[in-house]
Amino acid sequence: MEEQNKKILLVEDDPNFGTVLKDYLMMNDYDVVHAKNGMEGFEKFKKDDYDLCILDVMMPYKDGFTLAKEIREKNTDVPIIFLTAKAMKEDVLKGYKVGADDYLNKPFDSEVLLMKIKAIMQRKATDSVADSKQFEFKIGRFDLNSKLRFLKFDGGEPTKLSPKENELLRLLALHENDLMPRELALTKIWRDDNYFTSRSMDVYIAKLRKYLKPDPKVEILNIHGEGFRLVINKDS
Amino acid sequence: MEEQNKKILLVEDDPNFGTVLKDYLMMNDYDVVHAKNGMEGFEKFKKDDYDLCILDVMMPYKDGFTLAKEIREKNTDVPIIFLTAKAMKEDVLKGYKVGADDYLNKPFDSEVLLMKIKAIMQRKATDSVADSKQFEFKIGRFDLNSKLRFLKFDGGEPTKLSPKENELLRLLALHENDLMPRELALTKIWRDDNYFTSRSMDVYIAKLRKYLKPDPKVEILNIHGEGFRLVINKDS
DNA sequence: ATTATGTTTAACCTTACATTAACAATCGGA
DNA sequence: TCCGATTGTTAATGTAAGGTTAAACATAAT
Repeated sequence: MEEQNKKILLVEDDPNFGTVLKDYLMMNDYDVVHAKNGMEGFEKFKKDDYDLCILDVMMPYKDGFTLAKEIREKNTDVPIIFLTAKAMKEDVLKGYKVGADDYLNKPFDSEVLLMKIKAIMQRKATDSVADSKQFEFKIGRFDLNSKLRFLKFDGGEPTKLSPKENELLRLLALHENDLMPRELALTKIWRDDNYFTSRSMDVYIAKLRKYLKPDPKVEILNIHGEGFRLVINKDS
Repeated sequence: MEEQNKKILLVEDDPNFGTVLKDYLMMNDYDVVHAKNGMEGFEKFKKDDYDLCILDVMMPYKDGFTLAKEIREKNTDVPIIFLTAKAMKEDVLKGYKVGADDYLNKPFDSEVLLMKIKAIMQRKATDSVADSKQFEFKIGRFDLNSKLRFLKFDGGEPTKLSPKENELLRLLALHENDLMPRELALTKIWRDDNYFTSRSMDVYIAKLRKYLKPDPKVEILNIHGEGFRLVINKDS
């Protein structure tokens, strides 16, 4: 279902070659953003998070090395691959000095590029879970572990939650005692907002209410036409 | 503290070239062990821990790829650089499939090699500390020795583990009680992530569960669509 | 070559999930 | 108060993921 594709920033000034390469990468399940020069490349880089940058070395206005240096200033970790027409030693060294992860001389075989990309992504696979998002919530007498997707009542046996149940409860918990707009859940979790996803969400609300029944102080209230509210009653 | 030099295993059958390269690397503060063929290379590899392997592809008796595969069975993490005379695409692809970190065509510039080595070492240095050198684990009533690939129950007779069984259990143990993402195991151990490797992994999970059956407190739980979790129940 | 060992592929079955449908209950404005 | 829109709830369905076993395949050891 929602296996997120890896995002690649491709900076290449030759429009023909750039387009072909972009299409080829997209055919291989990468999300590709194509910038036509160094300036544009840096703008695009600042606007989004990428898993990999592929930079042409020789470009007008701003060459690949300069761009790489700017990218490195903002992010020390993104892998960078350089593309270059000439196989000049100085260039290669300069590239590595800037923190390149790999180097390819044009013309190169596209399959080789694919393999290099794969190899680099694999290396990076390790430190993927750096996100220090919030994964644990206390909801009345419940404990929600949103990373392991389970809900515990009074520290007893954990109940497993499905991905959607988990995400929805997490969103509600993030807005505890406050309005969690329908639209928010639909766009964040269902990535679409229509009649059916909306009904689907209602089904999940029903499921969550069932899970939360053991603690009468915890309830999910509806705000007609607006959304839902996870309330935890403090009164005795 | 004393800064320990990085250790490199160089496997190269051409004695002249090999010696020159070795000296050059040593001049640049690496400890180099030079093996003259694949057989010898593997022997030396088993006897010591290396930070990097540089393998010639074409060698008598045992070529670089075969050697790399054997090395990978013992250690999934050491970076490997291949040296090859011909720039054949098939070779390059084969190399990456075995888990190469980089590739160099002879004749190459020694400075370029140095840069590549530096870049690779740097990458490894920044890699997550989670999978640092840790080879012995206590898993409930089991002892896993991941270096020697065996599993002991209650200190009894050790059961031998195959390389894949071993790596998988080790990864699970490293993430004890926590999520071990599917993707992580697939990229780290199988070096590829597709339907079949994924099914293969499931088969290994089944095997591990069988091994771990003797201790009912130890289980491998699945988190649908995410991965697995090795839990060790502490309750009495 | 034959055997032992390790790994992948195939097959079949079970479970987990998400969506959709159907119908009841409720809300809120005309 | 009535009616359409929204929400509550349960069940049915279809699909994807995972569990398990055995056969096929590959490779190393003998």
